[in-house]
Amino acid sequence: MARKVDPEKHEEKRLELLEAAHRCFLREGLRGASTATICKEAGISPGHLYHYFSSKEVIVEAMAEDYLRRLHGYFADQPEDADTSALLLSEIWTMQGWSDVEHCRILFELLAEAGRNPRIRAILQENTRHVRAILSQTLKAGQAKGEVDPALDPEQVAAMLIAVVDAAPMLPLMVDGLDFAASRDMLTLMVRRFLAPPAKE
Amino acid sequence: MARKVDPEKHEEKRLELLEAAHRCFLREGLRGASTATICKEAGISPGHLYHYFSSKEVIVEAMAEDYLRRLHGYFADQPEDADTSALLLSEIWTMQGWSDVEHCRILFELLAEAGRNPRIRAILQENTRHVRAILSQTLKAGQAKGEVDPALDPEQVAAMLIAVVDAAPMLPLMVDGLDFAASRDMLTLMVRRFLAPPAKE
Amino acid sequence: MARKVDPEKHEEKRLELLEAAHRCFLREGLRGASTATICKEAGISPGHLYHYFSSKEVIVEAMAEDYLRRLHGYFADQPEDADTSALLLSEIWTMQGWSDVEHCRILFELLAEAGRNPRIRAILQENTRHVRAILSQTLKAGQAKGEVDPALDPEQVAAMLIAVVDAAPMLPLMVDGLDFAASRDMLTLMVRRFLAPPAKE
Amino acid sequence: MARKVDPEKHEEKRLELLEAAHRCFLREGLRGASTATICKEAGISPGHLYHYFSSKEVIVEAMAEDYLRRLHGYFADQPEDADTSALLLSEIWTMQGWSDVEHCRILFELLAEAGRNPRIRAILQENTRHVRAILSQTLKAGQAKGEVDPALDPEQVAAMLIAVVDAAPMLPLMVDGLDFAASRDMLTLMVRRFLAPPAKE
DNA sequence: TATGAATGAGGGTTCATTCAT
DNA sequence: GATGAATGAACCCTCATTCAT
Repeated sequence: MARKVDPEKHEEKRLELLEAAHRCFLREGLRGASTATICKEAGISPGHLYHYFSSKEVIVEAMAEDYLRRLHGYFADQPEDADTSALLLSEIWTMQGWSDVEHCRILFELLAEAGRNPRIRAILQENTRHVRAILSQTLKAGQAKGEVDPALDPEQVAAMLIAVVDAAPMLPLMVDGLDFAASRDMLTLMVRRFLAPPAKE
Repeated sequence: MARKVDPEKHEEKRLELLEAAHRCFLREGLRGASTATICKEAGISPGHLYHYFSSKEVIVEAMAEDYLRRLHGYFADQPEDADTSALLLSEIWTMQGWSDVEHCRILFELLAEAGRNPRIRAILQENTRHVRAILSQTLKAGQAKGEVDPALDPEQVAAMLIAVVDAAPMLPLMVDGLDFAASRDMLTLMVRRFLAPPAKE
Repeated sequence: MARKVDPEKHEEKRLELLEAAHRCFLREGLRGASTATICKEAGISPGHLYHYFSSKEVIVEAMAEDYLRRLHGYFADQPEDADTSALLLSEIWTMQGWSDVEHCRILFELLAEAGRNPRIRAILQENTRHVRAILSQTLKAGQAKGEVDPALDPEQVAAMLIAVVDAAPMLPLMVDGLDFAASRDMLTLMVRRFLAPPAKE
Repeated sequence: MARKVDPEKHEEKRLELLEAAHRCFLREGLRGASTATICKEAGISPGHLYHYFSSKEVIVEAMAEDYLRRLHGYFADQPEDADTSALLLSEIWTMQGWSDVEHCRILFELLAEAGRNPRIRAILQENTRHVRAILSQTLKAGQAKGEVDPALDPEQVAAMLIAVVDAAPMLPLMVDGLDFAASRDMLTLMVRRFLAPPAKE
């Protein structure tokens, strides 16, 4: 009689709901999207949402964690022999066009929220910490290989690179009809020139 | 007895209200800040706001326009003899610390909103168009002076620089305790190396 | 220094305002029309309205009185030799088409309001009393001339005729494209047959 | 366990709400009655109204439809052998006194509204179309039986009779202390004389 | 006389959340 | 697990009215 809750199925549904939430938040904003909308998007009843999340706040936080985790998955497991700059920008090089960048716009929602919500800021910083560790590792390897100016502080450069990469979704919003490939190439050029060891005299 | 309509006072009050709105939006978000809160911040009664703005939407739009106009005022009227990179980053060089960057966080609200609100996107793009014109002018002058790689397309570089500069407010949110001066110097270094004409062999 | 208020001009402006109010009330309803709207229609400032009327309620009441007075002016001063039925329906016979009936729709507003507002009901009844007196006079004259069935109670018939006449503005609302002249003729026929003394056998 | 959606209960509650709304609208007017008042009258919370109706406008429209449908129910299913005039006025003959006529005052609200709101006018006209069909049927039968002047156009007479019947609720508003039975009898006499075939000479 | 800035109560509506089923 | 009825606080906005000028 006592039907055990299948924890796997529960977790699976949870992730499904977070993705639905992500779509709604993109479409209508963190505040603008109602729990009712999210439920409709996910195909469940309004009350049932609370079997998975105790409040809307929790949904936002879980969505942020889930999204950021997935996003920085791109930085891990890169081919050993790749060019350092390309490695550092792998998140962008995995995308094919502005439409791939689209869902990253949620970052602006999170950044805006992080400015006033300590829990979201903590989530953002925790995630950034991970990514910085990975990037600074890559930078150090680059320095060892002589591809990166040894005078640069890897920790600080890593932080700046994250900001620069996360700025990419601004471009299609600010300028209509921008060429994706050209923008990506220019960004890569900028990073390469920045990191390159100064020419010896 | 002198019955002036006094449209100057009206305009003055309008700007005052927009600044109050800006503070509220920073504190609670574009949706989170209620018209009542804005009125309290500005010291007027809830109904009176609608003497100056026909809806909350209009307040957001006017605030965006007003804020962006003020922000890109920094790019105009720069000393003729300054270094090109510093000129291009003048917006950041006018700031003294992260606390000065604080109010720029409103950009994330606007970027998030621009993703789903065509009117806000139009305002953002119109403003960007202005700034791009100024920056590309500076870049062309730099190319003429031999300070900027002539192979770079000024238009495209300008767009990217705006994104990079606007990414700055991300840093204190993502990493706690970052040094402002060091970050600014590193950003300047990156831009300088990017723009510099390749060394001749 | 003490400029005397010209009472005539004051009264004139008052009537002008009442007509503006009538137009607004027709367009938007007694509650739907705001004092601001009325002021705009009349071309005065919102505060100035209160020099003429102490409240919106008073405007409605004054408008009702003014309108009803004007409306039943049609019943007075009719040619002595006219047919009794035509005399009784003179209000309708002065109109040329449904567009002339249009402004009578305000009656429905007043009837609705009279159902719950004793002051409006009193105004309506006072006006009806006048009209009834006139109509019952006409009826008695008709009975004397042998044109009206002497068995009918003039007082009661008068009341019913007012209701029937006031029902006319319903027709264009209820049925689209009704012919005005035909409707008027039919109404006249009904009243004539009703009033006619029964044929002697 | 049996999870019925139970649309019947939903519909039942809807009708209950419409009746509560009707009472409120009578008491305070279409605009004057607030959704909060309606909710209180119906014994539900302010927000819950919107489970059943998407806006106050919809409530007014649904109430109008519901009310008019119920009202003209009186015209259907009349005894075959009844007098034609009584049949045509059956709506009034089902009522026992002015207090029964009371709730018909909502018609004035609707007529006022119909003058400026096309949706309400459409509802009114659709309802009138039904009633006219029924009445003109009755009239034709009356003509066949020789009880109704064959020279009269049934369609046009039907429209006028509706207006005359709907004018009845004006009487108690316009004249205090009117006798219900006497008024009803006089109205019936008027209709009978109107419809009667002219006496042959 | 005349203006329009200013008030604050209240209107329609939304929404996160709870709970009986 | 799953539903959707139900709540009540809060939101944006309107409006009759007042008052300094």
